[in-house]
Amino acid sequence: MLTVRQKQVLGFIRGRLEQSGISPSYREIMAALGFKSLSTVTHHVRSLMRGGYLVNAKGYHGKRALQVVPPVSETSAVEIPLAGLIAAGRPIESLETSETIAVPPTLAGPDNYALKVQGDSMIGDGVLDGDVVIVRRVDTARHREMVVALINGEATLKRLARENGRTSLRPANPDYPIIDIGPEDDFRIQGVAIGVIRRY
Amino acid sequence: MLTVRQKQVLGFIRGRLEQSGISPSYREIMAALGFKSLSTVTHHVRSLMRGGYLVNAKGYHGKRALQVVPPVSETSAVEIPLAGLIAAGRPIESLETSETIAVPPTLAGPDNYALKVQGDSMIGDGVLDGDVVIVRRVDTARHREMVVALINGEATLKRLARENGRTSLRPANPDYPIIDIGPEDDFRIQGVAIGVIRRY
DNA sequence: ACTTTAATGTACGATTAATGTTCTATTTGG
DNA sequence: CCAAATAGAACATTAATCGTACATTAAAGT
Repeated sequence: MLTVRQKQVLGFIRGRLEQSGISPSYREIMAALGFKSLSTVTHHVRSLMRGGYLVNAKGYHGKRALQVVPPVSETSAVEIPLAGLIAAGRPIESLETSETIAVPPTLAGPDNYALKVQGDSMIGDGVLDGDVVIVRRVDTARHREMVVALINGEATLKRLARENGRTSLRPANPDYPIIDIGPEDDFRIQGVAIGVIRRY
Repeated sequence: MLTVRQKQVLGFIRGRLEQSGISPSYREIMAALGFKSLSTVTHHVRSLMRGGYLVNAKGYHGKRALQVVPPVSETSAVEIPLAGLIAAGRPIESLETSETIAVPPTLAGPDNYALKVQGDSMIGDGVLDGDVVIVRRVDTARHREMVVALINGEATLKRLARENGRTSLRPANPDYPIIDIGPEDDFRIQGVAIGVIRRY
């Protein structure tokens, strides 16, 4: 990817931009990094531009107009991965790896991901077929929270119930059965639902 | 994109406005930044005006009337107004005027706004009390679309039904009545629901 | 209401300074 | 050796500057 020198140049430019908001001139870069020729700077800046790390906001001959292109991962902090489909009775079907979905900042977070719901097992709680649930990746949950759980290899979206020392998963649809968790079951919580987004 | 000098000039003007409320004269700017000619100030101010950062509140030849234009919606266009609360049987309760809510880009649009739902008249369609519905402001809708409608001054969120030449509003909750629209009713569609966002 | 005066913004042209670009040649490190 | 890195000088373009004369507005007198 980047050579050592390129990293230094990019780092210096980024620092200046963050500190003063003003892009350094080529001659300033030259002095800061101890070069003795402008073409050295030109060479590195051009390489960085070709690699997509820098752009000149004013185009050709634009002065003090270098802008650092934010890494793709930071492009928008309101994007979270769309991990796949979830439906009662099947493991989560993962989609193309790098798919993401934009969400309001209130639903964004480093440990959050989204799942598209198939089926109507939670229709009583207002989660319809085709809805997208926003899930925070945690491994514990409290009574009555809506969770994404993996039980004996099958993933489901249900409400967690803890009563009388017993744990069960309850759908919000009388057509589906309540799942009681026993000690012999392989049971893991993969996250809790923190939101729903629906498009008509 | 601003040049270094432009930033300085704009900064000085902004500072003076915030501090004393009255715009500095060109000669004051000249003195403050160490220029020896008015044309230098003229040049920079004109550039800033062309760039949309400054305006002269009194138009041409207006004196001490420079105004800094607030940065153009840096809060990105994914914010839409949160117009208020909607509940069956009451006009929309408007909130503080300038409140907004962030939504995914797919739900954003120049004619879109958000309403917070009170009540459970649409619970059968997965719209729960406290949900936020995203509405596109239009004045017509098709059969079975979920609409925000104003009937005789009362706002409701219902499904629109057009059958046999009759129009009615149908809740998704058997506890609520179907509203038939007659020719004597003052009926207006204020928008169609295009999405729902829920936070747990 | 009118004139006068001071303060202020505008116009045009020319010049200087700052900065990015190009070219060729040379050096350096694995 | 080869690719990356560097150097040096000349060149091109944009940003910034200056000086002066003129036009307009706001305030002060009368």
